[in-house]
Amino acid sequence: MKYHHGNLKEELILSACRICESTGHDNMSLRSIAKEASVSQTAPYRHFKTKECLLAEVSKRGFEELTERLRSVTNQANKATSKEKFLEMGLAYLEFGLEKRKTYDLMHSPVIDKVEFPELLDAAQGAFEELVQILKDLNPGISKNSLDLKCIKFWALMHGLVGLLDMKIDPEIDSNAAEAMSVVKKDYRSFLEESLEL
Amino acid sequence: MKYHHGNLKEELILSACRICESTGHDNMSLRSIAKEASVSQTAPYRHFKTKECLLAEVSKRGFEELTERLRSVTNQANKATSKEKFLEMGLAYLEFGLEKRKTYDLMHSPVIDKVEFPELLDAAQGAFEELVQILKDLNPGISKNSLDLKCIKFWALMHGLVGLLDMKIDPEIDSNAAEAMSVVKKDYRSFLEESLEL
DNA sequence: TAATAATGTTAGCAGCGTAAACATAGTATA
DNA sequence: TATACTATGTTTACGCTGCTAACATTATTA
Repeated sequence: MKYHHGNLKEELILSACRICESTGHDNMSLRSIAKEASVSQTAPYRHFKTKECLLAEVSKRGFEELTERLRSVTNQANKATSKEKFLEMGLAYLEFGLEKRKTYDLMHSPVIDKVEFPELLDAAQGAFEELVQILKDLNPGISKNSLDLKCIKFWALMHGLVGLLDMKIDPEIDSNAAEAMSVVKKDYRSFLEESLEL
Repeated sequence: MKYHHGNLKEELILSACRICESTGHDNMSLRSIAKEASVSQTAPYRHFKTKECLLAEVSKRGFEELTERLRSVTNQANKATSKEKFLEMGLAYLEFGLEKRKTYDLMHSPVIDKVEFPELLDAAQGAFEELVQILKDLNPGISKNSLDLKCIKFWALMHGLVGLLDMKIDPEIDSNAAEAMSVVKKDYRSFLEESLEL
């Protein structure tokens, strides 16, 4: 075991990503991350000024993965119509949000002030840009203003849905809500189709 | 100063509500709450089993205030149409989310597992029920299923919007998004009208 | 080769949530 | 009314946390 790790920064980020997704960022300590990377408690401070900086990096990776997923929809074979791609994009967003729920929470948590991390903001906007492109294709000649509004509507709806779909509702307590959720979950394809006015 | 406070539980909740809204629940310590109530650090444990229990109470108060705001829309003079009330409800939701942003964050934070706090779940559903009523009036004879889906769509859109509207976007960095947001902010009445298909 | 910079460790601080032991006040019962 | 009991407060202390300072080791560069 050598004194200098060689690639500690990257390994710390990966450890943090793993721990974040398994325990949630609330229960994640810098010390536990260091331990997972088999390194002393304060070693991370050679690579990250504060814990928040490391969390920002984890958040950034999250947005990058989301962007990648959306981009792979964009780059589907041409047989798919723009409309179809738009719908698939909604599904991809939901899948990411539900599969990587704890990371998704971090990405939208107020503990990280995005203004302080321009690179994080860039990553978040990267995902947004994928959406803008599809919507542009779907609505040729649309005004920039209308386009922006359509994007916001989509984004807001998706973000809200992730939160609602993940709510663990006890059917004993609220059969109404539980029923509605299971309908959406089972067939969110048609739900999206209607809600996004496709 | 007497040894027994008399009304400490309520005062702790109110202190917690204040501190939460001013500093955010992440930076809120049980000790600071106790201090604000001029009481020893561990006094809260006579009234709340854990810190989470106190936070759950703060969250519950938040949902109760939201419900109240929505209900006051429901109870507006009859001259207002259901459609108008529905729109006003959307505005009321947004206003609450933006005015009490930090409390709103706590209400939707995963740090409190709602399943463990039935009363909190009740409070959250109370707000939901206000919405269901308005939508029922708006769409007489609608099937329960369709009604549920409409509710979810509204809720998701509103929740997503609060998050987006509160994002502090630097116009220097992303003029597109900043512009779109300012349009929505300035005139979210018409934005809602369109997005909710009124 | 020697100085310097980069990257690791150890020790220690203050703040946190929480449990245990103790103190005081209010309430119920004899 | 005296006494036991319960409710509600304080003090003390433990282990965990983020973080700083001082020191050790390795890599780089003049």
